[in-house]
Amino acid sequence: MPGAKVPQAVRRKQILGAAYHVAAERGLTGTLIGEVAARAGVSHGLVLFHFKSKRGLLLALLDWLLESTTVLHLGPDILALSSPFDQLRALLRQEMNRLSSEPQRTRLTFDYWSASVRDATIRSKMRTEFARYRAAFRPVAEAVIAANPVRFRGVTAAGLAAVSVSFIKGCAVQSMLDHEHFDIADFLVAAEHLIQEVPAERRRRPASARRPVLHSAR
Amino acid sequence: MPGAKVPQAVRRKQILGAAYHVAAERGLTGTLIGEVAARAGVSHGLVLFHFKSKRGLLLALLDWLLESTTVLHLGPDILALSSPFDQLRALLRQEMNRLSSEPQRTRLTFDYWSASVRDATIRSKMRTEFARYRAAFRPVAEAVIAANPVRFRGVTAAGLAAVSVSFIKGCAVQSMLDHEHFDIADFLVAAEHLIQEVPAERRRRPASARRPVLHSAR
DNA sequence: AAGTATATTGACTGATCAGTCAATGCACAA
DNA sequence: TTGTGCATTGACTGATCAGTCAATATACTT
Repeated sequence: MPGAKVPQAVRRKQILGAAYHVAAERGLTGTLIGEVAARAGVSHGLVLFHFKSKRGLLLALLDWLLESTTVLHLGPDILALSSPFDQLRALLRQEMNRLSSEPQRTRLTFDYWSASVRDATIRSKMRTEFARYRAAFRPVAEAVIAANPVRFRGVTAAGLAAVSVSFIKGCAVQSMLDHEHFDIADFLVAAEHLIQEVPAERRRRPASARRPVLHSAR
Repeated sequence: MPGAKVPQAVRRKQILGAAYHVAAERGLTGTLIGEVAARAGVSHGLVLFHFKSKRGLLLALLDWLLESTTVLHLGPDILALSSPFDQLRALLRQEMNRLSSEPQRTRLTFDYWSASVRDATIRSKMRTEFARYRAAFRPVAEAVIAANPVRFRGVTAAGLAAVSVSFIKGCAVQSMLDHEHFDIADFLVAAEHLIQEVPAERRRRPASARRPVLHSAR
């Protein structure tokens, strides 16, 4: 005895919402249509009716996941920062916060990464996503390079943007594996110091305070 | 009609070798015992006899994979480099070469990453591996910090080692997704410039040559 | 030669699932 | 009211696989 009808778009979202949770828990290949259906409160058959196949469901889920990711936004607060170095740091910080506040999404993302290896369609979608990601970093990267042409001679904006992305993704991997001990704050500090402008002391402080004795001169 | 007997250790290696290829092609969950057996030229049952279960096989494969990974080695050539900055750069270069020369291994690694999300045993093994990885970077990181305490004030060796690892893993992800267009050389140049010592010009060149006019003063 | 332990096989089982389909109910139009 | 189109169901199917097991060949011991 079929239940009440519901507009297509609504049903699809309802099912995708269920699929999101199931997939985050069980992994992509562990996602069973029956489980998604149960979680969404509909029948097995209806899921197939709306998404045609399991693969169709997982592709739609990926689209949904990417669309619902507020792509790296340079809010007015960040743009207000004068130094591009500060901007870049603020971006890193922002992204890492998102990382730890949405663990489920991060987990699912790993699954799609490894699915990318063998599935060309998924790979293409992920590739686009990464390109968007790098593109968002690019203007800041350009500003950083322009602000210090001597230090960054030979460095391309694309390269620097890619490195910025790798900070985030690399941090994600490590913190996922070692949630207990991996110290994101330490990571962030190290990353920030790598990007930072020429040491402030050299310009601001008087010569007498330049070299505090922390280590032997080596 | 059972075939000739072969020493346990040999059979296991033979089967693991087959499993390696199958898993790299099909993914962990797509790895069928039957296919591994066929590739190894033995029966389905024998694989189970030696590894007890599919999970047992995949765990053994992971061990084998990790053991056979020459962990980040600071060869004499690298240690000979005077500057720790140069050493770090050399390490990055070396690791990225390995990355592109062993694509199958890299692919398999992604699978184990995402498996880590849900399987505690796999996660533990991967965690250890990453710890080893960071540990290998650590002495160099310490030297880098010690060589420039002003610039790296507040930065821990652990943090810097983690960032180094994230360079490599982040690069791996991006180059896997976009093998065609992702420019590893650009990435490497950008990464190297981030780690490099304070711009050489400031010390070596005469004052008159300090600020080549490439851009307006900001 | 006889005996023992074990590596190896292939047939079998039982469970699991993705996908199909006829039947059925709902909404809306004529 | 009747009809049409479509969403929804649940039972069914067919294929796929991991894991079991009895039978058997092999190597090694005595």
